[in-house]
Amino acid sequence: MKLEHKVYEKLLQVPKGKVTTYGELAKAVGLKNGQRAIGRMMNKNPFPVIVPCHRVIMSDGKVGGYAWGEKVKTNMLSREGIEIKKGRIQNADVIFRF
DNA sequence: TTTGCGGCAGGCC
DNA sequence: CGGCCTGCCGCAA
Repeated sequence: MKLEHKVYEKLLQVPKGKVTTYGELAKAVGLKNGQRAIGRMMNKNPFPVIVPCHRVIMSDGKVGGYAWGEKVKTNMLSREGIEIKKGRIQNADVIFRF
């Protein structure tokens, strides 16, 4: 099982309306400081529609980047009921922890 | 608040 | 086969 696949599975555990962070995801698969690696995996995500890579944000609450554009990412999150202001998550209680 | 450097899997050379 | 480069971050200064 490749690491990236483990990451995708973890990501699938995140329920609609919730999000997680690159750091949490990294630890969840056994990496301590692999946040950037996680981001790269998401960017090269072979299943962009199956894997909700838009539900992953930065630890400081900012939405972060997105292969299809941050605007798209922000819209999708809004559609799921997540409040975003200036690319920043408003209520931290929507953050899902493993 | 902004800037810079660290750490990591994958893919390319 | 080994090493270099990239990329949706994180955190300390």
